[in-house]
Amino acid sequence: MITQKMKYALKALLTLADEAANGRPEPLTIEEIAKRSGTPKRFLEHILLEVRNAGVIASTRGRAGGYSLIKKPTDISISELLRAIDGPIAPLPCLSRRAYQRCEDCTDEATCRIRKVFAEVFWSYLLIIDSLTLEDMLRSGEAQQQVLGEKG
Amino acid sequence: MITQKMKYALKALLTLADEAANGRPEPLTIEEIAKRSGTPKRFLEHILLEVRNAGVIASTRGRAGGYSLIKKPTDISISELLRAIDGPIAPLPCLSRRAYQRCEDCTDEATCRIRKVFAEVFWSYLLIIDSLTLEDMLRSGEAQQQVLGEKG
DNA sequence: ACAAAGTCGAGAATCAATGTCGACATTTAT
DNA sequence: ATAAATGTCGACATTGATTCTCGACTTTGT
Repeated sequence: MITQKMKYALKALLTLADEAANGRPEPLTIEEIAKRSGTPKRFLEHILLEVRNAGVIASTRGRAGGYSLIKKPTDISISELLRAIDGPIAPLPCLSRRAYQRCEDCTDEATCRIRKVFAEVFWSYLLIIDSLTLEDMLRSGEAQQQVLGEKG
Repeated sequence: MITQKMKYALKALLTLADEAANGRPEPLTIEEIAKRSGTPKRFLEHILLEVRNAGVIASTRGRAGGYSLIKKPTDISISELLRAIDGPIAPLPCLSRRAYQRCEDCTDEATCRIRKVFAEVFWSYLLIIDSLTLEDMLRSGEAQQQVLGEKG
């Protein structure tokens, strides 16, 4: 299960992408994003900071400030966002490349059958999800997308 | 990430399968399984009950009692075990068949772009993991499997 | 009867998820 | 210069899940 936080992050990005698609270059305020995406404002603050740290959006401070996309939707990877918001994707800590962690009680990774079989599943899974971008989400709603339909 | 509980369940099943492969029909006691798989005994009690409720193993009570496999490894689905031990596999509650739950704040599932895109990922993922059985784990350790290598 | 086993509900300890809050920093308009 | 509108940040609260442990009970073979 992806977390609520991740859903909020995606909804925020969709809101920003929709705005950009309508040709508006001005940043959206946290409040506006919260309103349109149905996200608790004070929680969204923290989420947007994390998304910004992931390099996907930029913030402008002060009056007329807010957030805006700084990448094309085709260059915004869903799996990267998942890693940034929810943490490692791997089914086992010993299978994560960036967040590798030896299993506490493991004596030999090379012969661990649990690891071996989940490694294969994981590779196939990565092929699917690593190719997914925000653009795929934008296109998937064509002809009837509406942000309100994503309040959950 | 799969839970520690799931890892313990898999290690217990591997222990039982290895024993059966060696042609021993007697059930293994919780204590013996715990020892061989490196699982806390009192925790394992609860785990084995859940695995039993999933229909994969059977228990014998009283003296000389214990647990034994009641299915062939080829018929023991890893994804079913995951669902029994860790709960729904779906990335969103609204995508789970058996544990379907409407997202709290969702106004229209049909137009939700988050749902739509994760549904596609999920279907592909299911194809991979639904075909996986305990037998795949047994075979994956051929020529050098050892339970000790799976203490984590 | 006794001992060796599984069964079951309660609960402790820790950690993650989901927020809220107050104080502060930055920028722009007037 | 000041005020107002904004983002930033750390601390905290609440709730639920995870990972166990424990004690009491039940079942069965000898």
